[in-house]
Amino acid sequence: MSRFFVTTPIYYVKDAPHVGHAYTTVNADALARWHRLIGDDVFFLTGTDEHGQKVARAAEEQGLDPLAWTDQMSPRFAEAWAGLDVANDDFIRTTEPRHRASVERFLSAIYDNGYIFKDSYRGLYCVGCERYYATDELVDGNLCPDHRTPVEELEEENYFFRLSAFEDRLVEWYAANPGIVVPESKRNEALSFIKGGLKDISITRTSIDWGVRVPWDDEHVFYVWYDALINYVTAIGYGEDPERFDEWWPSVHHIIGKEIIRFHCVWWPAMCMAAGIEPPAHVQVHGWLLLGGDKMSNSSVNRITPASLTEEYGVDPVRYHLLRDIPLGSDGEFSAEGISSRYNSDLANNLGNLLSRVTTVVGSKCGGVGPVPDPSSRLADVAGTVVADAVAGWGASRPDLGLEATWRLIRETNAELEIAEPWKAEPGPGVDAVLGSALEVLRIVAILIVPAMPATAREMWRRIGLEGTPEEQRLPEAGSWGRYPGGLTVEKGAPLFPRRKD
RNA sequence: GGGGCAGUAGCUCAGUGGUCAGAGCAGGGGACUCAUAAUCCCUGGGUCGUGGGUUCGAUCCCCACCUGCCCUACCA
Repeated sequence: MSRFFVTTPIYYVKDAPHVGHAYTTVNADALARWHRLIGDDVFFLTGTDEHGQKVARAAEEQGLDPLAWTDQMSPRFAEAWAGLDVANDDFIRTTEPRHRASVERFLSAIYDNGYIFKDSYRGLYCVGCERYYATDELVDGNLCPDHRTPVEELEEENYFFRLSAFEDRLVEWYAANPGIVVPESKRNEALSFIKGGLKDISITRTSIDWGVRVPWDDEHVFYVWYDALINYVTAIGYGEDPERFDEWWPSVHHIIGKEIIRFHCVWWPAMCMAAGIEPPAHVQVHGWLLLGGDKMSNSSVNRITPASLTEEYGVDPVRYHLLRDIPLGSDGEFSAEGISSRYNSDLANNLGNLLSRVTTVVGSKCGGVGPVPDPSSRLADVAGTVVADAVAGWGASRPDLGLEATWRLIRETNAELEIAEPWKAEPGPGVDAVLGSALEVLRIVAILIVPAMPATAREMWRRIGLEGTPEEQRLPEAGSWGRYPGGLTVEKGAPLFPRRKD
């Protein structure tokens, strides 16, 4: 059995969960579900990033201490993911004792290995950005270009990470492992950044105290990014449970957005090397949701909440659109028109309608009892190809390709029914063969859509009379033709996806 | 200012150094009626962002430019 450890970035609690977060998380969830389906041992991690000055100040404004404030904010993410049927195995918060302990161990290891040193820096600091600016970067004399708020002059003695020492090692690592960062264009971006020269970076602050205190110098607190990245190893028992850690590390699959490539593809591998562990094996970079269409052109990603989408379209249709229409690795269009059109064509007309017509005709021609599939059906060959293509697509972390393949089988089955016209024929072996094969397609499709639309998959499974759940099936064996047993009671239910009028 | 990504049929996207550049959706025509006015069949001639160059020949190779976006920017 192989292992599949998949992570999302941990989301900053100060933000409200939005469709961009949902995109990353749903992809991670779908990949986790796919790997469970092929029998892998899966660990799916997400969580919240809760330190830093922005959080401390927000808490202060509410008259709360930071932890009390984040205790209120963090669950919004957990609730958002539950609302999208996301089944993460763990939800880590950087304020948890396990994580603080892990950060201390991890950074102490780097310190002990000689890659952290002390130096001082004086400059103009923006609290919102938690970074310093050069004077010519400022707007109107002393305003942060991002926040349009005044910067503050600060002088700090900070600890620095000797990132520059890892330039060669990182280049070698990239050369030796062509597949670590996907897609290739993003890998090249990371690599060229490294080759452009790496500078040592400040990793602590003295001006704030909401964070993990530096174990060897309690005047200092670790910079929020440095603390956050370590969550990935905390959750699998770094320094706490070596056996468990070795089982899951380094073969992790980090799923990240393209804006944080530098942190995950440069800093993080170097930090791992410095701490004496292997760098992460896979970083899957995704693009952005481009908001198009009339209804969304006036919105920004961070104003579209997952709850508003699922309320309007349903959980599975939202998942389907995110997975089907925005290929992992490139930017893609997200719009009301897009999701609506996808809903009607793929879900209502193709999938939902296929289930309806098959269950209806089984009711009228077979007395509501599903017959066995025809081993020599043309659909058997189609299904074989489709399962293979779906396995390849999902295996390449491309849900869109896996789903596209699956829908070829649905379309072919609708076409096959037109040819056979079982609703016209007299009940008998001929009709049974056609309908049994159609039911067999529905069984296979139910399995193939588990990662994208788990609830829909379960409902289809139930309606065609199968015991258990589609999640329990194991590909590729369960995808082979002829496993629908026949003799099962088939239920004609309400439309799975009623057509939308918009 | 530097680095990178993208610009292909109405829409969303595939794609290859060379016979007619593809799919899905939308649109048009036909068939059918089991089904959610669903399905099935036929129908796509689009300067492949602009201008050059390499080549016998480029949408795909190179250069410049335009447009959109991401990262980065006289040490955080």
